[in-house]
Amino acid sequence: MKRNNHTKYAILGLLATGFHTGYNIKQMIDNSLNHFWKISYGQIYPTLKVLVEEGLATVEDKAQEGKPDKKEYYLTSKGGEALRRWLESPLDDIPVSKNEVLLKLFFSRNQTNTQTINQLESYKEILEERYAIYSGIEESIKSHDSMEPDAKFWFFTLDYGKRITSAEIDWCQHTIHTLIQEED
Amino acid sequence: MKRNNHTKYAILGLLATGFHTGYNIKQMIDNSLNHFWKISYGQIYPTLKVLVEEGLATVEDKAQEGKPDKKEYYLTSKGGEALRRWLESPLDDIPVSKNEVLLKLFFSRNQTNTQTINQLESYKEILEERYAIYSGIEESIKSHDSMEPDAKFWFFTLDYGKRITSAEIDWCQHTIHTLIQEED
DNA sequence: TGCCGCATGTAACCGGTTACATGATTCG
DNA sequence: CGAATCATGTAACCGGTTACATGCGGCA
Repeated sequence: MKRNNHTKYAILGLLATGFHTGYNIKQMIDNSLNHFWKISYGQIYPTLKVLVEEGLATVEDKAQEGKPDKKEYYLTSKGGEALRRWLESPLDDIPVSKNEVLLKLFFSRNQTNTQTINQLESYKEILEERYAIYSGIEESIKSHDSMEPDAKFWFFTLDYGKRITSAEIDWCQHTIHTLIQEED
Repeated sequence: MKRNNHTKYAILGLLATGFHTGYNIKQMIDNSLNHFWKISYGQIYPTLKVLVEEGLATVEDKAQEGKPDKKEYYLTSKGGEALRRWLESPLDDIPVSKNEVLLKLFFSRNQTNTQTINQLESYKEILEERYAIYSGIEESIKSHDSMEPDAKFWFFTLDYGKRITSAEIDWCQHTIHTLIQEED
């Protein structure tokens, strides 16, 4: 087991939460972990295979009527332990999140203020859309999954997304304002 | 040229800012772009080579006294144009920044509240250190590079770092508080 | 003598995405 | 009939890191 293999634990966690097929796991990540994690089939299926090989999960073939067959994966007790050990383990060094907007801004002496302002405006739009999406997910969990014992933690992560996005929007606004004032 | 090759433009931008060797570029990134970009020698040297091959930069061998020889790279006008074209170009889809803390929090039903609180406390410490570092860099630019025409933009990126980090700290505090209240 | 700073470079590896292949069923 | 949803899987590729190699000069 490598230090960095968070993706493996994301899958372990989703198995524990009650998602048992590769397809389901992918859906859940796209819908609910989308703001801080993503994953492709190219990793899910091979990882599930490895999980079984390592004894952290089991597979069952399930035939379905009206739908293609599927494979259901279930955590073993060893898998549950592995998940809990990872949860307890101290945080890795947090990787730098590369930010294209900041990179461009850093070099913006090489373009006009108007161009820089336009970039920031379009970034602000993206952020506002994102904020609306988080609010939407929040509402949908409130109305559909409020009984879900995990829901509490899902809200914490959404709150994070909303707070950070909102701080980014404020920064955009402030920076645009500063640049406009200079143009006079 | 690929769509995603921001790293190439980071180097182009630093050549324009006045850093002319691979070693210098690495230093600058480690000191000043560290909060939103990083890069290893394993990419810098090969990329500089490619830049020359594409006619975006030129090389000169420079012998030095008391120091090893070095290679100085300079932007060509074609390189300057490429940089400006990239600056103007619309933002790519912003990649999801994977967040180990949120991933663990998302699955925290599988551990005790106390353990979750501890994780958040240690994350908060990391964030507070980070905030102090940003403030430090800001002060050092104020006292050493305030005449630098790029400085204005450097401050914008640092302001971003401080605002987002501060929002993260607030979120930590709030989430910890919520979890503590539940324990009663 | 050994370490640090300066300076350049590469091969192996790794995590992850993309593009593709396959195929069933349902619905308009 | 075609599109969408369900469902599984892989090979090629790509951006990036890590570990290593090399070597000079100054300093403790």
